[in-house]
Amino acid sequence: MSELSIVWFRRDLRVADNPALTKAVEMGGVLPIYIYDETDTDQSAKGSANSVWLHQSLKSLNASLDGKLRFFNGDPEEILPRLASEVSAKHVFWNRFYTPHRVTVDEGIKSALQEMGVDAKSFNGSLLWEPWQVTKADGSPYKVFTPFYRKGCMNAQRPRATLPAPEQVDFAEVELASQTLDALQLVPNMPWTSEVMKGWTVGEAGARAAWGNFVDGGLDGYKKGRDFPSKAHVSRLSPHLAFGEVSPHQIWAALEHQTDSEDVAHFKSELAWREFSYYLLFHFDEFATQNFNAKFDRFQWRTDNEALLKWQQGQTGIPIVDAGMRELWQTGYMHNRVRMIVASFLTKNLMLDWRLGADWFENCLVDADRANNRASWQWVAGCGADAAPYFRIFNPVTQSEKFDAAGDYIRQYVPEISDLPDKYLAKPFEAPSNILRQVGIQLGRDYPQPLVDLKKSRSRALDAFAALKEATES
DNA sequence: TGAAATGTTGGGGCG
DNA sequence: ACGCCCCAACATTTC
Repeated sequence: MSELSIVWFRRDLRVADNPALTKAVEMGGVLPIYIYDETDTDQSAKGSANSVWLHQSLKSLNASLDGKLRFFNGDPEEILPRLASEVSAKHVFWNRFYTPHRVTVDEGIKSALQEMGVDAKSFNGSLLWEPWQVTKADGSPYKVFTPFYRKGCMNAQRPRATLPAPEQVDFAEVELASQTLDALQLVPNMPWTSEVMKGWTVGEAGARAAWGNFVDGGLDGYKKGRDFPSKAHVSRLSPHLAFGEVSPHQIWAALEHQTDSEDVAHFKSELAWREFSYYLLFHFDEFATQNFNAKFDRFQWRTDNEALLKWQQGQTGIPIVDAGMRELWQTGYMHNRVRMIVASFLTKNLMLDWRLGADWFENCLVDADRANNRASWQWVAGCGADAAPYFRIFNPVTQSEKFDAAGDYIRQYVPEISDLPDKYLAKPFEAPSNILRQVGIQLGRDYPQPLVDLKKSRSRALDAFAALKEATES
């Protein structure tokens, strides 16, 4: 007689290369479930772009599971044991989620189930290397990316092989009260939610399509092309990866089938940065909310809600920054080069706390991923592991001239200044008045005056960070 | 996965 | 032919 297994889905919303699902299929009858816990912000912030994606991704997964996915709303710690007992499950399987809070809670759930005599097991569905398998010779965790990757990961056990989607799933027939997907209310009632999803195909098939696109058109030339926001040299896999519609193992395996090149190597190292982010969160409990470098605890971030709002709305008067922030709001995505520029602007030129930026990103990004987002913000702010030094301050104008020389990106998202000649597009505040008049643009009316003077705000930040350095060294 | 300031070099214009 | 200046181009250092 076949044994009933509950498969608890989280951020592994796929049927291929899903170790927990595969294991359950081997054991017999499968009851796939999803539990929405709105207090678990490690997974998704309520009402965010990210939760809109989650809704569609769950819909897609449910279709792959013949509509047999059951939905619940609440605390998994309470729901899982109750369910297991209600349906007399022999097994409960899930793929691990590596943020400290979840690791702790999930361990508790596992013990509780085992005490009930249920076989509870977790699997690795989302990291190429388990965080605890990669350590320095003395057993302590790496804090610098390059040795983490080159020595730690490369000398560790190779990433596991991928699993095919189960050919056939025998779904358990059980009487069980559950919710509908819509009842989870993942999609806030505002027009923005449908706008933001245009241009994306959510779900496992969408992930495959994005990968195919990238391999056909973007991977060749990735290393250099990835810096140019108007070029198609990025994969746009991030939301798919964030929700586990594709696993890093599947991508890694596909890359190994490509002819080795600097482009392939670089894309692999970007996947490794994702690993490093999860690794840091796993090993350093407070990484998501506290400065990794404790010296920064004494730093006096400015309080300026008006400036924060203008940054969020893409109304800073600095075109590349506004273009990025508007891309984020309109599409739920921002090109990586531009993420660094807007983050540098917020933390250095505006001197606002990196956590404010991280929060906004988590609200707006469809690909919001707790580990990647927090580690990257700390990196830019200078307080993170292997971080950019405090004096590394991006000049948004120089960055525009280097990476958006023709102005395509700025013109797409800041159309009100698109008539400006290339020379002044990235710095309308330096355009001579006759040129502004010619194109009919008045700063302060048609487009904002710059929120801060780039030169002055740069030196203000340098002074503040230098003072911090001095204060903590003595 | 910086930018700006400062230093160095070498070609060309010019007296 | 020579020294001088200018300045672009590149290299180094400093923040």
